[in-house]
Amino acid sequence: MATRDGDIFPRTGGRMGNCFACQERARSEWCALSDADLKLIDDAKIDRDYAPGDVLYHQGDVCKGVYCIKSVLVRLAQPGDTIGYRAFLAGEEHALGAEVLKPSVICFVEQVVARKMIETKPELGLRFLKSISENLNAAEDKFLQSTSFDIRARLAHLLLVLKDRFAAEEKDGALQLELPLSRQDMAAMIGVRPETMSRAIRKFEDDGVAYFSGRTVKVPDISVLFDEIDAVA
Amino acid sequence: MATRDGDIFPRTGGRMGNCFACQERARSEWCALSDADLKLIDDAKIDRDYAPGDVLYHQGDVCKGVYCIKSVLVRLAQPGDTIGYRAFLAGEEHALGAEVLKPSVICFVEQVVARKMIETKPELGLRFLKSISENLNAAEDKFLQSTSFDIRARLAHLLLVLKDRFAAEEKDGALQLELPLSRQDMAAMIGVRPETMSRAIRKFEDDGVAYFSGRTVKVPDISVLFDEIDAVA
DNA sequence: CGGGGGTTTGAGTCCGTTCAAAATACGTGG
DNA sequence: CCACGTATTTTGAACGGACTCAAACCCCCG
Repeated sequence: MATRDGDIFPRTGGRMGNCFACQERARSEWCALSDADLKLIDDAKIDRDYAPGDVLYHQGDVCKGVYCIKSVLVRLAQPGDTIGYRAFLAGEEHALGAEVLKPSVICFVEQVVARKMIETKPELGLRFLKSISENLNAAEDKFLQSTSFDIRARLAHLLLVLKDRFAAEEKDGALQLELPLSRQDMAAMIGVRPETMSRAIRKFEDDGVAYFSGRTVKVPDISVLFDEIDAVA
Repeated sequence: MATRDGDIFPRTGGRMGNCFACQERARSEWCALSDADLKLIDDAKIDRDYAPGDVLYHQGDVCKGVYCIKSVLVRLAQPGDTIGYRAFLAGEEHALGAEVLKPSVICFVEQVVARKMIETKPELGLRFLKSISENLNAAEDKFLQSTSFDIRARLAHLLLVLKDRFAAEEKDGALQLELPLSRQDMAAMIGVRPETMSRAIRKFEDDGVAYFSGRTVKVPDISVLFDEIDAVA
């Protein structure tokens, strides 16, 4: 159940297709490549359909290359993301496993090809540098939060983060989210036990902050979420 | 007191000197550069002496370039490290401030030069990619620890990490560290209050795990530190 | 209709925090 | 070199929040 993203490289392809037609390419680091270079990746990549629960790689696995995600998400990964690249770059084993949460098409780019490409295309490396920088900032933020924010604030923050990707609806202050996450996934994301998450949700509902029903969340007034965070900070 | 490393770029120079003579260059990402490229950095860099407590940049500062450290350490940074590069790469403000803990010589490499260099030298980008990957792994590990390890285990882990850099002495199982950190710095590193750190240290001494005197730490048997971690995990 | 995982709820415990005060270390100026 | 003032560290007592353990509930699927 260790559904964690590791590191990766993006891809393209329309319906088990090619990188040129890939809807997600614009969002991915690979958009830095020229048509000629993209062709190399396109030829070398291996794409496959995945179902929820499928495992991309396990913790401790030797890193064989990087993955690019299309039409779905792995943990916090979204279409266009490349995962598995940390172990790839550091030349280490995967520190964490990656598991599929929703039906997805995921492309695999093998070590040698990926390395060659990144070594010869500075722009590609820069893209990864940028996105990994952002990940690092997020990770440090997460640590700071875990020590200085209480559960309410962390949950409020989580909802605000998830909003950007999963806001099913949004008008004036109100908000509706359609999450791909189970309760225990959410619990793991802010570093608490499932029971604790359950209780926190209960309190939010009692206080009218947010209402959870299955995997949809309704937030009457988004500004209240900010208040929850400010109340602690 | 927000002594946190941000991001940077390395430098060289013997005594306010040049990058070619820099003792730390081999340890830094910049070792990837050719002599010609290094000359460019050497000409463009600005080096300065810093005293403990000096501030390199504050949280929220606009990122103007990157720093390379010589002969000292900033937070967890050590000679040869480059800090400030995260904000630099992401094109954002510094998320955290950086403050000097020990007398240091630190070189500043300005935005334009650093960017040009990293854009044209894939090898340099790869070095940064690698080190930032390691930082990211460490950051995620830190978060995991904060949620699943108790204080004893976290402190034991911290000592093991610090050992690599600050082991003043080491023979058979025994260990002696000379740390550049105050108690509250250590407390901040594992995400607890100073009082809690103080108590944890006390317990370690009562149990004969480690003895703290000022900033030197004696560990009679290093394997006991591993046991402390295993006991929880 | 019977699993089985996920979620909720409850009671009790423990760990780290908070608040407050004393003790120690440190730096500065005399 | 000592004295003073300040910052850091230590200690104590009490509180609180999250965890643990355990049981009940729910929902989805077969």
